[in-house]
Parts: sequence; structure tokens; C-alpha cells
Amino acid sequence: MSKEIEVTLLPSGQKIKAAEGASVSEILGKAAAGKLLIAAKLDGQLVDLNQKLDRDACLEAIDKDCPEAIKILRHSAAHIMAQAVRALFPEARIAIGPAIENGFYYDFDVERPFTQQDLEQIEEGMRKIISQKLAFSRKDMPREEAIGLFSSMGEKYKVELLEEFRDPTVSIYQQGDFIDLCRGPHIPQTGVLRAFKLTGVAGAYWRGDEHNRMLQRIYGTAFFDVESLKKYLTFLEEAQKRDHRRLGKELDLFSFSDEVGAGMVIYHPKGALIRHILENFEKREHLLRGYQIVIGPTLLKTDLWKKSGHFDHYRENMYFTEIDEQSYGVKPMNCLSHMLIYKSKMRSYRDLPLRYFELGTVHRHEKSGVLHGLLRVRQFTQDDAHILCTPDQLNDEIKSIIDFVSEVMGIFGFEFEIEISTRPQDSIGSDEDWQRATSALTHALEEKGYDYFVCEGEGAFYGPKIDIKLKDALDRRWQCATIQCDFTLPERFDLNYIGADGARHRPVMVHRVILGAMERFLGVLIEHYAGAFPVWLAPVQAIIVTVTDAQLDFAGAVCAQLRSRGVRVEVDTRSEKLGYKIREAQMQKVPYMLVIGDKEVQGAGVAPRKRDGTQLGLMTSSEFADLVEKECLESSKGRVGLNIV
RNA sequence: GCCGGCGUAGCUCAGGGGUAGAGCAGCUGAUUCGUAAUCAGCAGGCCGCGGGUUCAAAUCCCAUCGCCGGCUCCA
Repeated sequence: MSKEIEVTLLPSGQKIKAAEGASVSEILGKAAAGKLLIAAKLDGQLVDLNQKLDRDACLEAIDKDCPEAIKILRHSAAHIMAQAVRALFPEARIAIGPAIENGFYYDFDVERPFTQQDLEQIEEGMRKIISQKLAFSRKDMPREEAIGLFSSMGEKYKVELLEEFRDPTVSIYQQGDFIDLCRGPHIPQTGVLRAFKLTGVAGAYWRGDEHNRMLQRIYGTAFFDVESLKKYLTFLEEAQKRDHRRLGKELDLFSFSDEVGAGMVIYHPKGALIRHILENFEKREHLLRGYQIVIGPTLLKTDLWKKSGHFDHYRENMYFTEIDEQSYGVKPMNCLSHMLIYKSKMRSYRDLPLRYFELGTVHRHEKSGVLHGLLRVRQFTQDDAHILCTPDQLNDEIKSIIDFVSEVMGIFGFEFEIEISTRPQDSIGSDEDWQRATSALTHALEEKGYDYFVCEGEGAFYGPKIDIKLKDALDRRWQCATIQCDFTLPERFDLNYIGADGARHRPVMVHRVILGAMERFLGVLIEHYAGAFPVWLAPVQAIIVTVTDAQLDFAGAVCAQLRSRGVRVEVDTRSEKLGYKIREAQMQKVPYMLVIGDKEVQGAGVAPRKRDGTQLGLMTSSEFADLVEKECLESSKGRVGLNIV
């Protein structure tokens, strides 16, 4: 006669009796009425449906609509893929295969890289496995036994992982003839996987270390139903349409040239104009907040880079040249001249904080493989500032930078994630300084009530930092704003100020950018707006389209009037039909099209048509200029009207 | 930098050892038209750059530059 246990069902709180040794699915089966169960939470821990219960516990069903379910499905899909790969490539060694943000991957050590045809075959193999409805079964075993098991299979990567595990017991999962080291849980059987697609293959270093062997990684995604998969694939297509590299070409904003070199942006008139607007906007915002605009040189003697520590810690990313037998370094950061400005005279505590702002163009030798449109380039301009303050002022300074970032991002409508990065291996300064700087950053964020992630060991070589990440159209995150504490440069340059006590003190330094790099920000901005810039940023705010050539003279006069008001307007003078010219303006995402036919000439006005197709009816050009100005101010939250350029 | 893929007209792409192709854009002409593509004609190319194999290379091989997807690294 078996004992009874009491199970509390969550979230209802209902208590039911069950036989000791009953499985999760047996217990939940009755309560789950028709829902597709994926797994369960046993006292808060995710477990498989066939897990047996031997004590009183709380149990919560995980059906396919729970947020955890999709991760479990994708993780199981990775196992199924690995099984298919092993069937096709018996010599393949398996590494790791987790669920990731939009899917899953699995890394394999294989003789030759996978091809597109291989992927199709693997998909076919997966479909076969799915149709067999193989159960995922879990087995716990002592770590030593697992090492023996995987050694006998030749799975050296699994053995390497196991050898570093501390737990005496590990779990393995098996479906069909495929065995994998895994914490689980998994879907009950392979047939649960209904919709999946292998999306790509790429090289990836074992354990993410470039000194290790490069494995072959297959990416895929999976969903509970085919419609969701289709929706996701459509999303990817849509995202590709707003890729800034594509829009940059279509909207004639910028280009790259292999004759010029990789990672060097060539701004075309419209792209340059947007950047110009952004930069003017930035200068005003900085002056408003007590920053002083400064300008430093591009080439600085290598000796100075040695003094700052850049030569020892950042040389790999720098370009050097020689002038009159003197070695110079092209600046990868703007801080040095700002330090020299500070040092140019005696400073009092009454002068602090000093905030030096520079739209500084820097060059960094990024590895060729990381270059990516505007988002990762070798020459870029930062909206950079260095704040020198007393240690007491540090917290307030950081808080006001965070406010600055949040106000600016609000204007563009960006949401962001915040990360704090702590001391890396290759770094300078004392532990005590790092500790002080790191806690200054965390305190400021906590006082402002922001959530943040901590990235251990990801800081700059000279100090810890707060990074603000924006997402691109393809869901990749890009660092834009960053706030970096630096206790070491003031030391190396022997910066000081005279305190109220008459003695010399060391100021604290903060490096910070708001938009980050103008290039990257513009790239993310293009994708954010899908190329349809708000009027205050649009390089062409209105385009005049005439019904026939007969109205061209009047169109020219209107254009001149609007330009004198600061409206960025052009005339399409081609002898094309109205519809043709409208279509073109539409595809160029111009905010306003000003239609001029005989009626408008008669009425001495224009008929604006908005980008979304709405027509505003006849108005004078002056009324239209007022309208554009009002919209600029509204969309820029009062910052920018018509007179930005 | 590493693994894989790819460079053909301004753009998007076809052609895969035997005379270089299409659509769009451009130019010229006709059309003068009311809110997302008027018609016709013309022009446009060291097939990324450099080597090699071959009677013959856009096509095959090597090297190089650049681009794309990842990895590593970063604003």
C-alpha cells in the first residue's frame, strides 16, 4: 500500500492528494484539462513532466503559453538537431546547445564546415526524429560515471565540462539513441516540436575563447505552431527592410568604398545634413547643462600616449605615424587634450566641476571582421565629454549625466538597457580606486531607480563604466551612451586643484558620451524610424511636386519663400505625372509633399500631402512653414525648430 | 583576427570555359497629366584588383581588397 502525499497546485493553491511516486503529468493531467503541458515547476524548480514525486510539494504546470515554455522547446529543439547531426555525421563531437533569445544553437566539432545543403538534410533528419515521437528521458548519475560514459562515446567537450563541475551528481537526457549532458527540463517527447527552422551556420570558438578550436555552430529557431514561426520569419524580413545599410543606400545618406577602405563612412549630402542637425542639437544641449566646448588635435605624440597608459593597454587599436622623426599616435579617444586643458592653469575647488565637451573624431583599428555598416566603423565622432570634479561632486555628476541620457533618449523615443561593467584583467589603478568608482556608479543608478545588469570584468582598462544599450532592427544591442569613471588618468597626469583647506587635491574624472558615436547613433536612428525621420531630423522636409510643367515657375517661387523661412524643401522638376513624383517622394520618406496645380497657383498656395497619405488642403506657403516649425518643435520636445542649420 | 558565404551596368540580380544579359534608375524625344510607376528610343561594363591554368577565363586555381552571417573584441 503506497503512501499518499499532498500536492499544492499553483497558482490556485488547491491541495490534492496523490500516490507517492506519481509523476508530474499524472498529477497535473486531470487539472490541466486539454492544455498542452510542457513541463512543471516543482517548488519553484523547473522539472520534466515524468518527474516522480515522493514528498509533499507545490506544483505549477508549465503549458505552452508560459514564458518558460518556449525556452524549453527551443532547448529540446537543439537536442533534436544534435541527434540529427550525429546521425548524418557520426564523427561530429557535440559541444553545447542552449536556447537563446530568438531560438537556439548547437556547436559541433566536425571535419568540414556545414553547407546549406547539409542544413536541409539536417532539417529532414529532425523531421524524422519528430515524427518518431521519441520520449526525452532523464537520468541522474554520479559525475564520475558520466565522465566514463561520455569518454566512452569520445565526447571530449562533454568530458571537459564535467571535469569542471562541482556537483557530485549530474543529469543526462536521452531521446532515441542520442544522449546528452543536460540540466533539463525538456519537452516530454520529440513530437511536441511542430515548427522549426535552421537559420544559419557560423564558426564559433569553443567556450567563446579565440585561443580555442573553432567549432561549427548551427543556429535555428522553434515555435509551438507554424503560424508563430511564419510570423517570426516575416518579422525578420521586415527588419531587413529597415536595415540601415540598405536604407542608407536607398535614401542616399552615406556610402562606403573599397577604394577608401573598410570602416570609413562617406556622408552624402542628406546623411551629412542629419548629422549636422544632430550635432547642433547636441552642442546646445551641452551648453545648456554647463559644458564647455573644446577642440583637440587628432595627432598627439606617442610619448603622451605612453604617459596616459594607452600605449601599453590600447596600442593594438591605435594607428601611428611619424612626423620629422617623431612618433605620433592618431587619437582613439579624446581625453588627453582635455586633460591638458585642465592642466593649463592652476585650478581651485571653486572652478569644479569642469565639463569639457568635444565632438571629437577618433580612429580605432577595429578587427576587420567586426565592421558593420555605421554601427561599427574605424573612424567615428563621439559626443564626448570629460568631467573633472571633486570626489564629493562625483555622485551628483553621474546622476545628472543619467538624467541627460534619459532626456535625450526620450526625445528620440528610445528604450534602453543599462549595464555596469567592472574591472577587467588588463587594467590600471588600485583595487581601492576601482571599488570607489564602481560603487559611485551603482549608487547613482540605484538612487535614480534604474534596473541594471552587472558585467563582471567588462570595464575599460582605466575604470568601471555604465553602458546604455539600444536595440537595432534585428534585435542586436548596441552600446551608445556610456559613463566611465576614471581615477587613474588624473593620477598619471598629476591633475590637482586647491581645496578650501589650501592644500592640493586630486580631481576625479568621468568620461561620458550621450549619443555615443554619431555614426552608430545615426545607424540605430535610421532603423528606429525605418528611414522615416521626424520632421525636425528629416534632411528634406518637403518636396514640391507640380501637376504639370506649367506650374514650375510658381513652384520655384514657393520653394524660395519656404527656404527663406528655413524649411528644407526641394522641387521635383521632372516632366512626369503627379503620381510618379508622389511615389518617388513617398519612397524617399519625405514628410511632406506639396502639390501645386492650377488650383494652387490660382489660390496662391500649396496643397500639402503628408507621408501617411493625409491631405491638408490649400494653405499659403507661410502657413505651411508655420506648420512645419510647430511640428519640428513638437517632435523634438521643444528643442529644435526651423533654424537649426 | 577566426570560420563560412559572396563581389557582373548607378541599384537589384541572371549567366558557371567559346561575341556580356534583364528590370529599375539615367539620357533624348513624345505626352502636360490632380495624390504610390505614361510611352518610345538611346546610352551604359577591364564581370572588385593582381597573378596562374587553358587555343580560349566573368566562369577553373592562387593571392589580395571589400561586403554579408556569426565568433572574439567594442562606441
